Amino acid sequence: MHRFARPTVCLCYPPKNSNGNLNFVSRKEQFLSLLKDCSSIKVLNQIHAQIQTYGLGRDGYVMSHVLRFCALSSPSGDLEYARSVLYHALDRITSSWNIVIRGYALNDLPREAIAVFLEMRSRGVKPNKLTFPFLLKACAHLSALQEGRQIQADAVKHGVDSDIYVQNTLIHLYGSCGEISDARRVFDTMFFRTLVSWNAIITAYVGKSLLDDSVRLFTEMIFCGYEPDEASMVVLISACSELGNLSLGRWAHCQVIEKGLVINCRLGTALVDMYAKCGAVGCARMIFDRMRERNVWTWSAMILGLAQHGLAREALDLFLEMKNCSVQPNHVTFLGVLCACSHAGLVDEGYQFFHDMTHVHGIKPRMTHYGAMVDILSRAGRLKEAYKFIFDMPTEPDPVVWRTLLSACSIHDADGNSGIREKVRNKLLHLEPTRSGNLVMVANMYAEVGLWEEAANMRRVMREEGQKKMAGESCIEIGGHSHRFFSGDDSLVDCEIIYNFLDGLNLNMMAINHE
DNA sequence: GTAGGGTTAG
Repeated sequence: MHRFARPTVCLCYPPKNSNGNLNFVSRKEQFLSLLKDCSSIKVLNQIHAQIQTYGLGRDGYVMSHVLRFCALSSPSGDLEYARSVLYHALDRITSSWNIVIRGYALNDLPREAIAVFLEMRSRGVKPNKLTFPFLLKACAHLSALQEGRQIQADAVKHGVDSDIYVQNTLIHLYGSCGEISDARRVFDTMFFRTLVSWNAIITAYVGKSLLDDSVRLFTEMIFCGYEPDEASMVVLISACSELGNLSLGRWAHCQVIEKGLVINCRLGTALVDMYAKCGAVGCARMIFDRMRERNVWTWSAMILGLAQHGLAREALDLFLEMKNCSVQPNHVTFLGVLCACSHAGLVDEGYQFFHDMTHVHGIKPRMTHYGAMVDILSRAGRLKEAYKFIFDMPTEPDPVVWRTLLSACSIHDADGNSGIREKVRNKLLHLEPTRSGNLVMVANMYAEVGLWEEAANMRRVMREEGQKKMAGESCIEIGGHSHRFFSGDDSLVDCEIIYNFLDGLNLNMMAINHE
């Protein structure tokens, strides 16, 4: 109540100058200080009404403070209110438009940010160098390449394209859209660069999976005398996790400690993800447990890491713990949860989680979630159910979903499922008639049941299409050295021992299966 | 004339 009372008192008894009139400047200052102390939209409404009464509703400076509160203070801000104030009260003050664009961009409403910019342009308000960074960020968020290019042209038109902030966000935009050559062009033409420029271009390379290049750029950055910060390390570490390069990842972790960088939420999450992806799930857990602040991404990375290592029980326990900590799961969390169900053969639980994801948490399933459900059903050998599940999907299934089921068809006994196998095979070949991986899988399936002519036919299609299946490739790190090897590779040292060991493993698994 | 910006997570 106290907060509500104070502005009213001030407004009723405004200071007066020697003539007994309200001093205009001091009234303005008074409103500014009220706005500074403003605590809620309700109070703001009162102040705003008073501002209008005193004829200051079109004062750019005062109104920019009103808008600042509406658009940028969370969680009590109100962007729609800000937009209506902007559209009705002000028309030509660039900074006010910038604030609202910024508010939308920061609150994950990129479409609205772009809409406000278009409105601004249609009213003939000139943008300045501060208009573009958040606007371009909004485009990056949407991967809106065309709009981004047009906005870049607008920045050029207004002579602000050489601004460092604009250029850095342009790199970010092109990186987010996967346009690495455009990102690089901006980076190369920069007269002056900052650490952020380097971070942005390296991120662009990592996003495009050009991992060796990204590590090279990182080295170049250090060579140029830049001190990597938290953001640089996050990018490098995520490159390591995609490369599966544990020793480089460890080196990066050491650098973080040596440089005394703060392991914030993002950096911690990157480390958890890297250790998990590089097979050191124990290290991932250690980092996770030591983190003081965790968000949904941190929990998700850990849950997915555990699930992918077959530690299904631990993954699901962690999911419960996360909910107990009142952290709202997102689509990645559920991917981890479904992955855990798939590894542990928990079909009913999988269904339940899928249901909860949609109906309790309001998360719209993505193709990867459908894929995970099909994987759960397929691994459990419930092929008919998997087929029905795909059939009932509201969107057109992608080839990955069909491939999951088709490979399950070849693993599980075909009894009673041959009809499904035919259908799935036809669907997949219809969607991707020339993909070598599909043709090989189908050819092998024919061969297994002795349909040699059909198998040969598939191989012929492959030849005619000029396709050669890329050999499966992987790498393993032993004693700090990375060893790359291929499927069926017989050039390895001790290759005979390795293959004998693998055969032994297969026999053991078959024996367990028949117990 | 006043105020205001960028990069980082499966």
